[in-house]
This record gives sequence, structure tokens and C-alpha cells, in this order.
Amino acid sequence: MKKFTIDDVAALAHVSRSVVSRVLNNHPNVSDAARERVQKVIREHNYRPSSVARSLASDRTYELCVMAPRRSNEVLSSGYWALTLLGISAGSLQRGYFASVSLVSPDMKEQIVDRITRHAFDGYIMIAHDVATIVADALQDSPKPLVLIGHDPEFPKLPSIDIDNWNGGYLAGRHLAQLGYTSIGVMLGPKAAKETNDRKAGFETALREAGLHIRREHQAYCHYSWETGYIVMQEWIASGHCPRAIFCTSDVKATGALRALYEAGLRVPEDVAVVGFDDLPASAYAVPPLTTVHQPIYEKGVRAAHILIDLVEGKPVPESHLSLPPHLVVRQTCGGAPGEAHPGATPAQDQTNA
Amino acid sequence: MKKFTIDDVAALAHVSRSVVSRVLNNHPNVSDAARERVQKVIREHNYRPSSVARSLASDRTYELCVMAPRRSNEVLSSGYWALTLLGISAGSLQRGYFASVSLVSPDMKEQIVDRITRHAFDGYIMIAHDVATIVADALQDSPKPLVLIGHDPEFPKLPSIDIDNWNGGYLAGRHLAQLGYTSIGVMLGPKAAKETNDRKAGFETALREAGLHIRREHQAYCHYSWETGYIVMQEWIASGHCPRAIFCTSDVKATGALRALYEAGLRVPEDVAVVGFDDLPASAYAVPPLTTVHQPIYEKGVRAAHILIDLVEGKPVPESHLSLPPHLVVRQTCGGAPGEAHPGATPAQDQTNA
DNA sequence: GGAAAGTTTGGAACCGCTTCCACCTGTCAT
DNA sequence: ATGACAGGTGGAAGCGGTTCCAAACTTTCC
Repeated sequence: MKKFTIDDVAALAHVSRSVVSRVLNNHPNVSDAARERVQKVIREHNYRPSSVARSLASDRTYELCVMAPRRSNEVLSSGYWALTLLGISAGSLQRGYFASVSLVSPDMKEQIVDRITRHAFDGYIMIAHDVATIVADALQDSPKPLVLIGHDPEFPKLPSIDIDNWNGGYLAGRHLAQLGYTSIGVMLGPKAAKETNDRKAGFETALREAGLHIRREHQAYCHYSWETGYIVMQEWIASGHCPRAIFCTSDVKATGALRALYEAGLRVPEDVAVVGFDDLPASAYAVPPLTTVHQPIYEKGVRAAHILIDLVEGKPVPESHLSLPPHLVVRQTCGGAPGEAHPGATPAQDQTNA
Repeated sequence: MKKFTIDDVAALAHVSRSVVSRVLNNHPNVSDAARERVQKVIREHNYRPSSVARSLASDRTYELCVMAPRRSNEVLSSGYWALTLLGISAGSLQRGYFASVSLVSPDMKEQIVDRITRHAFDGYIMIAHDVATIVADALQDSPKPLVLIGHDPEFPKLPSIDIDNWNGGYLAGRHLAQLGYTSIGVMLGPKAAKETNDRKAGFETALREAGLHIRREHQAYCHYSWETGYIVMQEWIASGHCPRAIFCTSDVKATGALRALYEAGLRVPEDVAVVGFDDLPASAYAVPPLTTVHQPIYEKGVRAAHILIDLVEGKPVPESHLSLPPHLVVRQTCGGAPGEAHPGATPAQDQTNA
């Protein structure tokens, strides 16, 4: 069956294909009569212009490429990733673009780079910096714009969006200090990451303000995964001098720690208090529901999409490094004032409403 | 800056563009000398053919469209979705295709359908049937193949891949019955879904074989979400005759139930035993670690991709409704023989190794 | 009434690739 | 020698749109 093309529409509407094209693209200079005839034909035959042909001619694809790390399945299945993508996708759709994901891993580099550089996208979003290092060389002389989710000092010129990690750490530290905990441990992220150091610095500042400090052995650097949280916690418990409260720089690690505490027969928060970071949708349903630092994951995605599209369309982008504020969500893993309600009893719903 | 095109390559290699095209597509009839010259130029100038132009000329895009429900964020952030996508993406990549996701929701129907029908994809994969109902009319006369993840009697002619849900339910029922539980409740999925009924039938068969049955009030139909699991469990607890063991047809609901039990001061499994369904990566880190029916989510994705690509390439597809076997993963929410190790101590890793 | 300006139109080039076809070699059997 | 046939090559016609340009048709205004 022959495809129904713009020429068919033109013929049936008794106009030239130029007119049809103008109708398709909302150009002003089309007479009402012609416009109506064309629209009627389009409607009746359910005609859709080929995006491929259109892209070739106009050098615009309206496709955005989001590159996410393929990494361990924790990152993906924790919900962080899905929520980010959901945000990007929603933001793109609002502006008439589509976001499509490429899972990037070092071993697939060839294929990914190949695809990415084939002029099929109007712009790129990278979730997490390690993606950046993988594809950086392939993209560095790309004429297409690129935005990063998460600041990365290695790529100072790339527009990026992140949260105020220092403040996030500070909120966690102040909460623990205010509740009177003094023996405090911290499970950080990868040592090299900027966000790790920011969260750590904010956290330590809060403790210092309360006259506290963290013992060397209560400080661990580890990946974002359930397993590492679980293992580190087990080690602390086994060591005999387990901290009374811990700050995990991700909910996933906190969840792993929760399991280790449960298996060791320790109660949360009576024996050990826990505060996480991220406020993943699942964290409201942890046992006990997790007190954590909320970051607007979904919104980061939406904003990243808008920034990128502004760049694509040549609009001025005010700030090149945008920072969103985190906030503390108090649930049940830190105890707190007796009689205090559990503000986290209902999971945060804000993220899907946008 | 002018783009570097096939004609530039041709000129530099002193051949016609036909020859370059043949080299690009591994056509046999090219002399070794010419092939080498072309490849050299390609390498030196880092030339990449435009996928857009190529698609227009060949009517093949090597892009697969995967449609996932936009729905509530639970589905997305539970990991089920991400794992499926990961599988599809891996399966596609193996065959030289790319999978890109469209989040489908009724309110976005216009835009989604518009995009989907613009001849930009070689084929489609639908995750979950409700997606199918949204876009079904738009896609029904599409010449491109389509595969479904999850059987759906409404679309009998569509190739699909699923697990043996009946058997999954049976495994859960038998486990509970063997452990000696007699007062058993069940949280099912949406009433209309085929998988709900299959799991229910298998579960009930196992109970019947043990001479057991489920009381009317211990049977609830609800969405896949933490919240509904939480609420239903709370209601059962409040009713005064809470079942001694429950089967939740998704881990997400089971996790919600776990929180309700925790908050009511009930111990798992001592007071109430819980068995889930899915074996999401997070479930190994639930408190307590969740006993559940494992389904090969990642593999379903891989297989779906392969089936679709076979269809795209005109290869014969042996079975049109493929079923994969589930299996039981015993962890700590059901109790069990004393002294029995916890097989779930380490989370299932198989899914990412493929 | 006619020039100037604005609106609407169709023709044609072009985007970068694939693919059909005709043509030109050289090899081999007759 | 002559023909048949294979491998290798370049020319040219698409694929389905956008966009520039000039022509034709209106309207406005002196």
C-alpha cells in the first residue's frame, strides 16, 4: 500500500504541496479557503506528516536524548531514575519535544556514541556525571546543546541543574543534633563526587555548630546501593561501637542499613536513628517510614528539559547552574518530640502532579 | 559549518556515493581497494551517516517504541518498569536497534498518538494492557508490528510475552499452606485484569488442595501501589479478624502492608505472614526481607525485544504467546522451618547479568 | 485609473541517503 | 576469436517533507 503523503493531500485539496506545508506549520500566509480544504483532507484521511522527512528537510528532530547510566540495577530500580525521566518526559512534552532514553555503559560505548552522533537529536541531557565522562569526547564538538543533571566541576561550561547539596546535608545534621544524638555515623556517596563532599560539608557544619564531630570509623564512602548500606551497617554493628544515629546520603543505602539493623535485633529509632537522602517514593513505606532529606527529583527533570529546549531554540538561558532547595521530611526513623505527629504518614504526592 | 556528508566521503575517496553507501551497508560488490579508501576517509573524518536521511531513503528507522503507562508514580518508581525497560533496551541493542520510551496517559493521548503514527518507528512494545486500550485504535491499522508484555485476551492476535501467572499464584498458595497457615487473606490486582484472575485461580487451587479456602472479607481487589496495600492491611487489622497470612499479588502492595503491620505493632511473620509477587530488587531489603514469587522481569523485556525485531525483519516467530516460569523466593516474611537459612539474604542479581 | 504594497500561490531546489539500472571491465568456456 | 557471465562502478531517480523565490492576484491610496 502506497503511503499517503503531502502530495496526495495537495492533490485532493487542489493546492500545491507548499500550501499544505504552510498549513502544517501554521504559517500565516494561507487563505482561509485553502486552509480549510487542506485541513479537511488531512482530517478525512488521517494524514500524519512523516517526522523523518520533516527532520531531513528542516534539520530539526524534536527529539531529545537523555543519557542515563546503565550501571547496577539499584540506581534504576530505586525510582530515582524513573522519576527523573518522568520529569524530563513531561517537561519535553509540554514544549512539543520527545525525550528518549539511552542507557549508557562503558562496554556499549561504541554503539551508543554511534547512535548519538548520527544527527538524530536536537539536544542531550545527561543524568549523572559518570555518563558525561563516557561520552564526553564524542559530544564535545557536537553543535547540539547539552545539559547536565547534577553539577560537575569537570564540566564547568555545561549548563546544569542540581539541588543545594550542602544545605541538604546541613538539614540532616541539624535534625540529628537537635534531637540530642551525639554518636553519629555517616554513609557517604562515592568519594570523588562533588555532591558527596557538599553533603558532607553541610552535615559536618551542622554538627560542629552543635559542638559535635564524627569519629573516623563512623564515616564510610560507598556506592549508592542497598547492598553497600546493608554491609556497612553490619560492619558498624559488628565493631561493637555502633553509632547511635546515622546519616545516609541516599535512601537506598538507608534502606539497606534498616535491614541490617532489623536483622541484628536493633530497634529504629530507639537503638539507632536513621536519616536518609532523596525521599524516594518507596521511603514513605520503609519500615519504619524513613526520615529523609527531600529533593525534587521530578522537578529537576522538568527544569532540565526546559533549559535544554531553551538552548535548542536559541532562547537566552538565565542561569547556567541552577540549584533547587531540598527540605527535611520527618517520619519515624529518628524519634523526636513525644506526641509529635508523623508528618510522613502520607507519602509526598507532589511529584506526579506537575 | 557545512555538514560532512556521504558526497564528501565519496569525493575524498575518489569513488561515487553509491560505493560509499555500499561500504556503509556491507554490500558485497565493492573492490577491496575502494572499500579501504572509503573506510580510511570515514575513519579520518569521523564520518557518521545521518540516520534521518537513511531512514527516509530506506524506510527503516531501527528505532523501537516502547509504550509504558504514565500512571501513578508507584509503577514507575517500583523498579518493575525500569527493569523491563532495561531488558528491552539490552535486547534491542544486541540486534542493532534502539528502544525509546513513550509514557502514555489518556490525557496525553493526542500528542502520543501523533508522534507514534508519524512513521518514525519500526515496531512497538506495550508494557501493560491499559496502554493498549489507549492507543489501540491509533495503531490497529498500522503496518508496523507490535508486541505486548502481558497477555491480554482483548488482543488475542497480538504476539505477547508473560509469565505463568496461574503457577505463580499456585506457588504462593502452596507455600503458605505447607507452612500450616489456615486463615489466609489475599490482595489481588485490578479485577478486570487477566493476570489477577490467573494468580487468584492458581492460589485458590493450592489452598483447595490443602482443604483451605479464603473468606470473602479477606479478599481485596486493588491497584498496584504501596498506598492501597497499606490501606487494605489497615482495614483488615481494624476489622478485628485479621488473617494470619496474606498473599499480595505485587511486592509493592506487600511493602505497603508491611508498614501497616509495623505501625499496628504486629510482628512479621510471627503475627502475620506475608508473601509478595514480582521479586523487585528492593524486596530483598524490605524489613523483614520479603518472601515472594519471582518473575523474570528483565528477561521478559529482552525476549519482547527479540520477538518484535524478528517480526520487523520478517523472520518467523514460533510462538505468539510466550510464557515464562515464575519461582518462589523464600526470605523472612513467612517464617518456616526453624534453622532454615535465609535464601534471600543476597538479592537476586541474575537480572542485570544478561 | 494606475502605481505601490501586501497577500497568496506554485515551482523548484534541496536535505543526505538508498537503490535500481545500465554500463564497463575482465575471466572463462566454447 | 566470440559470447556469456560475473564483479565492480557511477548516474539518476526517488524517499517526503521545507523553504526560497518569482509570479499572480488583491488591496490601498494618491
